[in-house]
Amino acid sequence: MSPPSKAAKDTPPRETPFAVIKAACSNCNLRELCLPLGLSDDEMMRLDSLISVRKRVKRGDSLYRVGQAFEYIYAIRAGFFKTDVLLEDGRDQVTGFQMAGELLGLDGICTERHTCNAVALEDSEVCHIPFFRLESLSREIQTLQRHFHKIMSREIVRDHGVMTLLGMMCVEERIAAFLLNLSQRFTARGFSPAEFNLRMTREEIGSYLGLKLETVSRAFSRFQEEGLIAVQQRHIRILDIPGLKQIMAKRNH
Amino acid sequence: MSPPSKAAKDTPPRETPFAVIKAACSNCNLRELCLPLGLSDDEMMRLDSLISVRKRVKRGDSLYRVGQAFEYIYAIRAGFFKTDVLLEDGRDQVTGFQMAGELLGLDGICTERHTCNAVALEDSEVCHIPFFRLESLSREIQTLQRHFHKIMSREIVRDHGVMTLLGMMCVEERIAAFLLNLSQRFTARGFSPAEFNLRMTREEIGSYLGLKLETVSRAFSRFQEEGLIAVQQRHIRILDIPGLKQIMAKRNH
DNA sequence: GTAATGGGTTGACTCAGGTCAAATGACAGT
DNA sequence: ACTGTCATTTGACCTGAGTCAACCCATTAC
Repeated sequence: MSPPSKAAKDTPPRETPFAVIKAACSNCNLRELCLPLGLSDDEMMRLDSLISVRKRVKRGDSLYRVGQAFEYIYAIRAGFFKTDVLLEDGRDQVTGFQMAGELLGLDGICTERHTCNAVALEDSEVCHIPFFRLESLSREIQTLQRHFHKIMSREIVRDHGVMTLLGMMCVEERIAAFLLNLSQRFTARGFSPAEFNLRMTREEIGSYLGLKLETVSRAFSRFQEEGLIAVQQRHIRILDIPGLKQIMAKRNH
Repeated sequence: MSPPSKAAKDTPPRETPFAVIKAACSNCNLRELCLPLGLSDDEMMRLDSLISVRKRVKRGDSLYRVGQAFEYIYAIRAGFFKTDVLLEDGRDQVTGFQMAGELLGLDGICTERHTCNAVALEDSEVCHIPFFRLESLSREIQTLQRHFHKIMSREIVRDHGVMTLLGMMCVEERIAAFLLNLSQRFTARGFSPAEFNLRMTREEIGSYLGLKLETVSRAFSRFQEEGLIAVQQRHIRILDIPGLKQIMAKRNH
């Protein structure tokens, strides 16, 4: 189908290609970001044993859809996703962008059906973690339980951040916050804080930030004029991180 | 201090006053909404034994504040709260309104510090649940573990709903969604779906919905003119629930 | 009673971001 | 290279919600 390491073609490859080696938490270079954080070797092997399925998801394909029965939590091993919810009338809201080391599917726990769609924005690879077996295991491994709770809580806190952004920030602040957030997450994964490729369209960024695509485009252009960033299509170079931070700090009114 | 049952004065009192009877999950009329859902009598007693502290929080007082060390999850036994986050510049975003049977404090798990403020909007009473002991117990009681995970997941899903609201709904839709949500939650607690008192100011509603207080006020007035609701200060009567639902259904553009 | 205070309402005006439209650029398929 | 498609940019204009200001209404303090 698709060439194994195609997904990583436009991201600075600091690690060896993942597709050739046997996938397992214990030799996964994301283990410090992902679910197994803090586990002993033995515990990690027990977690490993849960993860029977690792699957590629091609760009544009859904990992899961609204209404689908909930069974797995998914750990992104490589790639990039968005989650969105659709209103009956066709409008849709992107609720998040997820990258390697992050979990998908937590929304499905409460009703045992997924409540949003998860779509790959580039060819990706995910570990399928059977949720009910994860619960069992986390009854036995305290560290795992604690970390899982932290991940869920972190998601809640992240969501509060998005509410803040949507509820009271102006265009410039939203875009600055968005870029800084991406920068920081890329950094945590060993990539450059200042230079990366956006995986999503202007429209998807707009949907996430509560803006129209034209507004996003204009904000990028303005930031470029002001020397804060250099944009060319999806390639972004952040030239002035403090400058972006300042946009959020100064109360404009 | 404050008279025991003052908090419930403007809510239809379908149950006996709570303050006189010994507070415990097993005789709490909220147990079907709250954490102990689905537990056996024995299990419920074990949960009970964790909850050493039940405290009143007076209207306007904080249950916890940003930065405070995280120790407890709080179950609201009676009353009404808001949670909000403040930006350095003084702006603040209300991230939620919580009522009896709901949990507060989940935001604190990830960093072991609270990341928002929880403020009582009326005299309230909360059960303090030591989180780390709750984790221990939920390693022993599968039902409890499962239900706790569902509650956290539900919070994530709720947050996605708010994002949708903030990201792509117009004023009328936001207000209609807000009223319908309150109505539905009051109903679940045995109160009238159509008539209730708002516990929060127009400004707090506005902050939650990403609107200015004047905009909220105008929307209420418009709904009243259209015969959808009757508002008098904080007293709301919903006259046309299907009408409100339709506002959200019809795509206005 | 009167005054003070803090919500809440309403009107007139403004402007940030949306809408509509046209042009350009990137890229895949042939 | 040629074509079609889809993403992006940019300009001109419009409008929904914000701003500012005045006033009203309840409640509490005196």
